[in-house]
Amino acid sequence: MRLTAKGRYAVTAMLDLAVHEDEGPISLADISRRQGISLSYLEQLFAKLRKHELVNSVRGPGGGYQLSRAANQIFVAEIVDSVDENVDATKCSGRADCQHGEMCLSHQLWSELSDQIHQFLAGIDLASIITKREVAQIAARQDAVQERVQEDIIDEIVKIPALAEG
Amino acid sequence: MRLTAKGRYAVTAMLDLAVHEDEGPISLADISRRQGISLSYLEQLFAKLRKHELVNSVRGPGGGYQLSRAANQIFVAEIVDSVDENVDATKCSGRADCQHGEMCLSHQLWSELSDQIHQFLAGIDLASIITKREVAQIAARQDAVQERVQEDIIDEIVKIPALAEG
DNA sequence: CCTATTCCCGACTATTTTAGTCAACTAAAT
DNA sequence: ATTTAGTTGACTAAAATAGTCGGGAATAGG
Ligand code: FES
Ligand code: FES
Repeated sequence: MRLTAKGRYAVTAMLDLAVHEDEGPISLADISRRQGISLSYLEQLFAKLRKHELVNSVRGPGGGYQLSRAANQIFVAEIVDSVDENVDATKCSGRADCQHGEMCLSHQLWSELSDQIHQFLAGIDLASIITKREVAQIAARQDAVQERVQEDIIDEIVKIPALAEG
Repeated sequence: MRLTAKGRYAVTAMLDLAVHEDEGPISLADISRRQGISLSYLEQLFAKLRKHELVNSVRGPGGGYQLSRAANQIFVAEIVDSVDENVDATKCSGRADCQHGEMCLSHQLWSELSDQIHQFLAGIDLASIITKREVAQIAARQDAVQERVQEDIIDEIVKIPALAEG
Protein backbone atom coordinates (compact mmCIF):
# COMPACT_ATOMS: atom_id res chain seq x y z
CA MET A 1 0.00 0.00 0.00
CA ARG A 2 1.48 3.25 -1.07
CA LEU A 3 -0.13 6.58 -0.32
CA THR A 4 2.44 9.26 0.32
CA ALA A 5 3.32 12.85 -0.43
CA LYS A 6 3.41 12.07 -4.12
CA GLY A 7 -0.28 11.28 -4.28
CA ARG A 8 -1.14 14.12 -1.92
CA TYR A 9 0.80 16.58 -4.06
CA ALA A 10 -0.92 15.36 -7.21
CA VAL A 11 -4.38 15.75 -5.71
CA THR A 12 -3.54 19.13 -4.20
CA ALA A 13 -2.22 20.37 -7.52
CA MET A 14 -5.32 19.14 -9.34
CA LEU A 15 -7.49 20.89 -6.77
CA ASP A 16 -5.55 24.07 -7.42
CA LEU A 17 -6.34 23.69 -11.12
CA ALA A 18 -9.98 23.08 -10.30
CA VAL A 19 -10.22 26.14 -8.07
CA HIS A 20 -8.73 28.36 -10.79
CA GLU A 21 -10.59 26.56 -13.53
CA ASP A 22 -11.94 29.70 -15.22
CA GLU A 23 -8.66 31.64 -15.38
CA GLY A 24 -7.25 30.00 -18.50
CA PRO A 25 -4.13 27.80 -18.39
CA ILE A 26 -2.38 27.72 -15.00
CA SER A 27 1.40 27.50 -15.00
CA LEU A 28 3.21 25.06 -12.78
CA ALA A 29 5.10 28.03 -11.37
CA ASP A 30 1.80 29.36 -10.00
CA ILE A 31 0.88 26.06 -8.46
CA SER A 32 4.35 25.72 -7.03
CA ARG A 33 4.06 29.11 -5.34
CA ARG A 34 0.51 28.66 -4.08
CA GLN A 35 0.81 25.10 -2.85
CA GLY A 36 4.44 25.06 -1.80
CA ILE A 37 5.44 22.17 -4.05
CA SER A 38 8.80 22.11 -5.83
CA LEU A 39 8.48 23.12 -9.50
CA SER A 40 10.67 20.28 -10.76
CA TYR A 41 8.65 17.80 -8.79
CA LEU A 42 5.41 19.16 -10.23
CA GLU A 43 6.83 18.66 -13.71
CA GLN A 44 7.33 15.00 -12.96
CA LEU A 45 3.82 14.63 -11.63
CA PHE A 46 2.16 16.48 -14.48
CA ALA A 47 3.97 14.41 -17.07
CA LYS A 48 2.04 11.47 -15.66
CA LEU A 49 -1.22 13.32 -15.26
CA ARG A 50 -0.99 14.34 -18.89
CA LYS A 51 -0.25 10.83 -20.09
CA HIS A 52 -3.37 9.68 -18.29
CA GLU A 53 -5.34 12.48 -19.94
CA LEU A 54 -6.41 14.19 -16.76
CA VAL A 55 -4.95 17.53 -17.87
CA ASN A 56 -4.30 19.36 -21.10
CA SER A 57 -1.18 21.41 -21.58
CA VAL A 58 -0.60 24.68 -23.44
CA ARG A 59 2.96 25.63 -24.26
CA GLY A 60 4.57 28.99 -24.59
CA PRO A 61 4.11 32.25 -22.71
CA GLY A 62 0.76 32.38 -20.96
CA GLY A 63 0.59 28.61 -21.20
CA GLY A 64 0.09 26.07 -18.48
CA TYR A 65 -2.30 23.28 -17.60
CA GLN A 66 -6.06 22.87 -17.49
CA LEU A 67 -8.31 20.08 -16.37
CA SER A 68 -9.23 17.87 -19.30
CA ARG A 69 -12.79 17.45 -18.02
CA ALA A 70 -15.18 19.18 -15.68
CA ALA A 71 -14.04 19.03 -12.06
CA ASN A 72 -17.02 16.88 -11.12
CA GLN A 73 -15.92 14.28 -13.68
CA ILE A 74 -12.42 13.77 -12.30
CA PHE A 75 -12.09 11.35 -9.41
CA VAL A 76 -9.37 11.16 -6.82
CA ALA A 77 -8.69 7.50 -7.54
CA GLU A 78 -7.73 8.39 -11.11
CA ILE A 79 -5.24 10.97 -9.93
CA VAL A 80 -3.64 8.68 -7.38
CA ASP A 81 -3.44 5.87 -9.91
CA SER A 82 -1.88 8.18 -12.50
CA VAL A 83 1.09 9.16 -10.39
CA ASP A 84 1.62 5.49 -9.82
CA GLU A 85 0.79 5.28 -6.20
CA ASN A 86 -0.52 1.85 -6.11
CA VAL A 87 -3.34 1.54 -3.65
CA ASP A 88 -3.10 -2.23 -3.48
CA ALA A 89 -2.33 -3.33 0.08
CA THR A 90 -1.55 -6.97 -0.67
CA LYS A 91 2.01 -8.20 -0.90
CA CYS A 92 1.20 -10.36 -3.89
CA SER A 93 -0.39 -7.55 -5.93
CA GLY A 94 -3.64 -9.46 -5.95
CA ARG A 95 -2.19 -12.69 -7.28
CA ALA A 96 -2.82 -14.56 -4.03
CA ASP A 97 0.59 -16.21 -4.14
CA CYS A 98 2.86 -14.40 -1.75
CA GLN A 99 3.87 -17.53 0.10
CA HIS A 100 5.52 -20.17 -2.08
CA GLY A 101 2.81 -19.63 -4.69
CA GLU A 102 0.09 -20.11 -2.08
CA MET A 103 -2.31 -17.55 -0.66
CA CYS A 104 -1.05 -16.27 2.69
CA LEU A 105 -3.24 -16.15 5.79
CA SER A 106 -4.00 -12.47 5.55
CA HIS A 107 -4.42 -12.10 1.81
CA GLN A 108 -8.17 -11.70 1.93
CA LEU A 109 -7.99 -8.98 4.55
CA TRP A 110 -5.61 -6.81 2.54
CA SER A 111 -7.52 -7.49 -0.60
CA GLU A 112 -10.76 -6.26 0.98
CA LEU A 113 -9.00 -3.26 2.46
CA SER A 114 -7.62 -2.33 -0.95
CA ASP A 115 -11.10 -2.52 -2.41
CA GLN A 116 -12.45 -0.28 0.33
CA ILE A 117 -9.81 2.35 -0.21
CA HIS A 118 -10.20 2.28 -3.93
CA GLN A 119 -13.97 2.55 -3.73
CA PHE A 120 -13.66 5.45 -1.35
CA LEU A 121 -11.28 7.38 -3.59
CA ALA A 122 -13.21 6.47 -6.73
CA GLY A 123 -16.35 8.00 -5.28
CA ILE A 124 -14.94 11.46 -4.69
CA ASP A 125 -14.58 14.04 -7.46
CA LEU A 126 -12.64 17.28 -7.34
CA ALA A 127 -15.72 19.48 -7.38
CA SER A 128 -17.21 17.83 -4.32
CA ILE A 129 -14.00 18.33 -2.32
CA ILE A 130 -14.02 22.01 -3.11
CA THR A 131 -17.68 22.33 -2.21
CA LYS A 132 -17.10 20.60 1.11
CA ARG A 133 -14.10 22.71 1.85
CA GLU A 134 -16.01 25.91 1.28
CA VAL A 135 -18.71 24.64 3.57
CA ALA A 136 -16.10 23.79 6.19
CA GLN A 137 -14.55 27.25 5.96
CA ILE A 138 -17.94 28.83 6.38
CA ALA A 139 -18.60 26.53 9.30
CA ALA A 140 -15.27 27.47 10.87
CA ARG A 141 -16.09 31.14 10.51
CA GLN A 142 -19.44 30.53 12.08
CA ASP A 143 -17.75 28.74 14.96
CA ALA A 144 -15.47 31.72 15.46
CA VAL A 145 -18.44 34.05 15.47
CA GLN A 146 -20.19 31.77 17.90
CA GLU A 147 -17.19 31.85 20.23
CA ARG A 148 -17.11 35.64 20.07
CA VAL A 149 -20.77 35.73 20.92
CA GLN A 150 -20.25 33.36 23.84
CA GLU A 151 -17.37 35.46 25.14
CA ASP A 152 -19.57 38.51 24.94
CA ILE A 153 -22.25 36.69 26.85
CA ILE A 154 -19.71 35.73 29.52
CA ASP A 155 -18.59 39.35 29.69
CA GLU A 156 -22.17 40.36 30.27
CA ILE A 157 -22.65 37.73 32.97
CA VAL A 158 -19.52 38.91 34.77
CA LYS A 159 -20.98 42.39 34.87
CA ILE A 160 -24.16 41.26 36.59
CA PRO A 161 -23.75 42.67 40.13
CA ALA A 162 -25.36 39.79 41.94
CA LEU A 163 -22.82 37.39 40.44
CA ALA A 164 -19.84 39.72 40.56
CA GLU A 165 -20.22 40.12 44.28
CA GLY A 166 -21.41 36.61 45.09
CA MET B 1 0.00 6.46 5.14
CA ARG B 2 2.08 3.50 5.97
CA LEU B 3 0.86 -0.04 5.43
CA THR B 4 3.63 -2.34 4.35
CA ALA B 5 5.06 -5.79 4.86
CA LYS B 6 5.66 -5.00 8.50
CA GLY B 7 1.97 -4.70 9.28
CA ARG B 8 1.12 -7.62 7.03
CA TYR B 9 3.69 -9.81 8.77
CA ALA B 10 2.36 -8.82 12.19
CA VAL B 11 -1.22 -9.68 11.25
CA THR B 12 -0.19 -12.91 9.56
CA ALA B 13 1.80 -13.96 12.62
CA MET B 14 -1.10 -13.14 14.93
CA LEU B 15 -3.40 -15.18 12.71
CA ASP B 16 -0.99 -18.06 12.98
CA LEU B 17 -1.20 -17.79 16.77
CA ALA B 18 -4.98 -17.66 16.58
CA VAL B 19 -5.18 -20.74 14.38
CA HIS B 20 -2.99 -22.75 16.75
CA GLU B 21 -4.56 -21.20 19.81
CA ASP B 22 -5.22 -24.49 21.61
CA GLU B 23 -1.75 -25.96 21.19
CA GLY B 24 -0.10 -24.13 24.06
CA PRO B 25 2.65 -21.54 23.48
CA ILE B 26 3.78 -21.24 19.86
CA SER B 27 7.45 -20.55 19.25
CA LEU B 28 8.56 -17.89 16.82
CA ALA B 29 10.54 -20.59 15.06
CA ASP B 30 7.29 -22.35 14.18
CA ILE B 31 5.70 -19.17 12.90
CA SER B 32 8.83 -18.38 10.95
CA ARG B 33 8.72 -21.79 9.23
CA ARG B 34 4.99 -21.78 8.54
CA GLN B 35 4.65 -18.21 7.39
CA GLY B 36 8.02 -17.71 5.78
CA ILE B 37 8.97 -14.72 7.91
CA SER B 38 12.53 -14.26 9.14
CA LEU B 39 12.92 -15.29 12.76
CA SER B 40 14.90 -12.20 13.71
CA TYR B 41 12.30 -9.99 12.16
CA LEU B 42 9.55 -11.75 14.07
CA GLU B 43 11.47 -11.06 17.27
CA GLN B 44 11.31 -7.35 16.55
CA LEU B 45 7.62 -7.47 15.79
CA PHE B 46 6.70 -9.53 18.84
CA ALA B 47 8.62 -7.22 21.13
CA LYS B 48 6.12 -4.56 20.09
CA LEU B 49 3.10 -6.83 20.19
CA ARG B 50 4.04 -7.81 23.73
CA LYS B 51 4.50 -4.21 24.87
CA HIS B 52 1.02 -3.49 23.59
CA GLU B 53 -0.26 -6.52 25.50
CA LEU B 54 -1.61 -8.36 22.50
CA VAL B 55 0.42 -11.47 23.30
CA ASN B 56 1.80 -13.20 26.37
CA SER B 57 5.21 -14.83 26.31
CA VAL B 58 6.43 -17.98 27.97
CA ARG B 59 10.17 -18.47 28.22
CA GLY B 60 12.21 -21.60 28.24
CA PRO B 61 11.81 -24.92 26.45
CA GLY B 62 8.29 -25.47 25.20
CA GLY B 63 7.75 -21.74 25.52
CA GLY B 64 6.54 -19.28 22.95
CA TYR B 65 3.72 -16.82 22.52
CA GLN B 66 -0.03 -16.91 23.03
CA LEU B 67 -2.77 -14.43 22.34
CA SER B 68 -3.47 -12.36 25.43
CA ARG B 69 -7.23 -12.40 24.74
CA ALA B 70 -9.72 -14.45 22.81
CA ALA B 71 -9.19 -14.18 19.07
CA ASN B 72 -12.53 -12.44 18.65
CA GLN B 73 -11.37 -9.69 21.02
CA ILE B 74 -8.24 -8.75 19.08
CA PHE B 75 -8.73 -6.34 16.21
CA VAL B 76 -6.53 -5.82 13.21
CA ALA B 77 -6.23 -2.10 13.87
CA GLU B 78 -4.59 -2.81 17.24
CA ILE B 79 -2.00 -5.04 15.61
CA VAL B 80 -1.15 -2.58 12.90
CA ASP B 81 -0.93 0.25 15.40
CA SER B 82 1.32 -1.81 17.66
CA VAL B 83 4.01 -2.38 15.10
CA ASP B 84 3.97 1.31 14.51
CA GLU B 85 2.50 1.42 11.08
CA ASN B 86 0.69 4.63 11.27
CA VAL B 87 -2.49 4.56 9.27
CA ASP B 88 -2.83 8.33 9.09
CA ALA B 89 -2.81 9.49 5.46
CA THR B 90 -2.46 13.22 6.10
CA LYS B 91 0.87 14.98 5.77
CA CYS B 92 0.23 17.07 8.85
CA SER B 93 -0.59 14.10 11.10
CA GLY B 94 -4.04 15.51 11.63
CA ARG B 95 -2.90 18.96 12.71
CA ALA B 96 -4.36 20.62 9.61
CA ASP B 97 -1.28 22.82 9.19
CA CYS B 98 0.85 21.35 6.44
CA GLN B 99 0.98 24.55 4.43
CA HIS B 100 2.47 27.51 6.33
CA GLY B 101 0.32 26.59 9.31
CA GLU B 102 -2.80 26.58 7.18
CA MET B 103 -4.92 23.62 6.18
CA CYS B 104 -3.94 22.47 2.71
CA LEU B 105 -6.52 21.95 -0.02
CA SER B 106 -6.65 18.21 0.36
CA HIS B 107 -6.41 17.83 4.12
CA GLN B 108 -10.02 16.90 4.62
CA LEU B 109 -9.87 14.20 1.99
CA TRP B 110 -6.91 12.42 3.59
CA SER B 111 -8.36 12.85 7.00
CA GLU B 112 -11.59 11.17 5.97
CA LEU B 113 -9.70 8.42 4.19
CA SER B 114 -7.66 7.75 7.31
CA ASP B 115 -10.86 7.45 9.33
CA GLN B 116 -12.29 5.01 6.81
CA ILE B 117 -9.24 2.79 6.88
CA HIS B 118 -9.03 2.83 10.63
CA GLN B 119 -12.69 2.03 11.04
CA PHE B 120 -12.38 -0.80 8.60
CA LEU B 121 -9.42 -2.35 10.39
CA ALA B 122 -10.92 -1.71 13.83
CA GLY B 123 -14.03 -3.65 12.88
CA ILE B 124 -12.27 -6.89 12.02
CA ASP B 125 -11.13 -9.34 14.68
CA LEU B 126 -8.82 -12.29 14.20
CA ALA B 127 -11.55 -14.87 14.79
CA SER B 128 -13.73 -13.50 12.02
CA ILE B 129 -10.87 -13.68 9.54
CA ILE B 130 -10.28 -17.29 10.41
CA THR B 131 -13.95 -18.12 10.26
CA LYS B 132 -13.89 -17.36 6.58
CA ARG B 133 -13.36 -21.00 5.79
CA GLU B 134 -10.59 -20.49 3.26
CA VAL B 135 -8.08 -19.37 5.84
CA ALA B 136 -8.57 -22.56 7.77
CA GLN B 137 -7.85 -24.48 4.60
CA ILE B 138 -4.68 -22.54 3.99
CA ALA B 139 -3.54 -23.19 7.53
CA ALA B 140 -4.12 -26.91 7.08
CA ARG B 141 -2.03 -26.86 3.93
CA GLN B 142 0.73 -24.95 5.71
CA ASP B 143 0.82 -27.56 8.47
CA ALA B 144 1.12 -30.26 5.85
CA VAL B 145 3.95 -28.42 4.16
CA GLN B 146 5.71 -28.05 7.47
CA GLU B 147 5.47 -31.78 8.10
CA ARG B 148 6.73 -32.55 4.63
CA VAL B 149 9.68 -30.25 5.11
CA GLN B 150 10.52 -31.87 8.41
CA GLU B 151 10.30 -35.34 6.85
CA ASP B 152 12.55 -34.23 4.03
CA ILE B 153 15.06 -32.90 6.50
CA ILE B 154 15.02 -36.21 8.33
CA ASP B 155 15.46 -38.03 5.02
CA GLU B 156 18.46 -35.86 4.20
CA ILE B 157 20.01 -36.41 7.57
CA VAL B 158 19.59 -40.15 7.15
CA LYS B 159 21.41 -39.94 3.84
CA ILE B 160 24.51 -38.26 5.26
CA PRO B 161 27.12 -41.04 5.12
CA ALA B 162 28.91 -40.09 8.28
CA LEU B 163 25.70 -40.36 10.22
CA ALA B 164 24.30 -43.34 8.37
CA GLU B 165 27.41 -45.37 8.99
CA GLY B 166 28.49 -43.89 12.29
C1' DC C 1 13.90 36.76 -37.08
C1' DC C 2 14.78 36.95 -31.67
C1' DT C 3 13.66 36.23 -26.96
C1' DA C 4 11.17 35.11 -22.98
C1' DT C 5 8.03 31.88 -21.17
C1' DT C 6 6.44 27.61 -20.40
C1' DC C 7 5.99 22.75 -21.05
C1' DC C 8 8.85 18.36 -21.83
C1' DC C 9 12.05 14.69 -20.69
C1' DG C 10 15.60 11.90 -18.84
C1' DA C 11 19.12 11.14 -15.79
C1' DC C 12 20.89 11.97 -11.45
C1' DT C 13 21.20 12.31 -6.16
C1' DA C 14 20.18 12.71 -1.21
C1' DT C 15 17.46 11.11 2.33
C1' DT C 16 14.47 8.20 4.59
C1' DT C 17 12.24 3.95 5.37
C1' DT C 18 12.00 -0.86 5.19
C1' DA C 19 13.33 -5.31 5.83
C1' DG C 20 16.34 -8.00 7.73
C1' DT C 21 20.74 -9.44 10.53
C1' DC C 22 23.67 -10.22 14.48
C1' DA C 23 25.39 -10.81 18.98
C1' DA C 24 24.98 -10.98 23.63
C1' DC C 25 21.83 -11.84 27.34
C1' DT C 26 18.05 -13.69 30.57
C1' DA C 27 14.58 -17.12 32.05
C1' DA C 28 12.87 -21.62 32.49
C1' DA C 29 12.54 -26.75 31.87
C1' DT C 30 14.63 -31.30 31.96
C1' DA D 1 24.35 -28.18 33.21
C1' DT D 2 22.43 -27.77 29.05
C1' DT D 3 19.24 -26.56 25.89
C1' DT D 4 15.32 -24.07 24.42
C1' DA D 5 13.38 -19.83 23.57
C1' DG D 6 12.29 -15.09 24.62
C1' DT D 7 14.70 -10.02 25.13
C1' DT D 8 17.24 -6.29 23.66
C1' DG D 9 19.86 -3.01 21.07
C1' DA D 10 22.72 -1.90 17.49
C1' DC D 11 23.80 -2.57 12.94
C1' DT D 12 23.28 -2.95 7.64
C1' DA D 13 21.72 -3.61 2.77
C1' DA D 14 18.44 -2.49 -0.28
C1' DA D 15 14.63 -0.09 -1.85
C1' DA D 16 11.54 3.78 -2.26
C1' DT D 17 10.75 8.63 -1.91
C1' DA D 18 11.34 13.29 -2.64
C1' DG D 19 13.61 16.30 -4.99
C1' DT D 20 17.34 18.25 -8.35
C1' DC D 21 19.56 19.41 -12.69
C1' DG D 22 20.27 20.41 -17.32
C1' DG D 23 19.12 20.54 -21.61
C1' DG D 24 15.51 20.48 -24.93
C1' DA D 25 11.12 22.00 -27.95
C1' DA D 26 6.94 24.76 -28.75
C1' DT D 27 4.93 29.21 -28.99
C1' DA D 28 3.51 34.09 -28.17
C1' DG D 29 4.94 38.75 -28.66
C1' DG D 30 7.96 42.04 -30.54
S1 FES E 1 -0.95 -10.89 0.28
FE1 FES E 1 -1.80 -12.03 -1.33
S2 FES E 1 -1.12 -14.03 -0.91
FE2 FES E 1 -0.21 -12.89 0.67
S1 FES F 1 -2.58 17.21 5.04
FE1 FES F 1 -3.35 18.25 6.79
S2 FES F 1 -3.08 20.35 6.26
FE2 FES F 1 -2.28 19.29 4.56
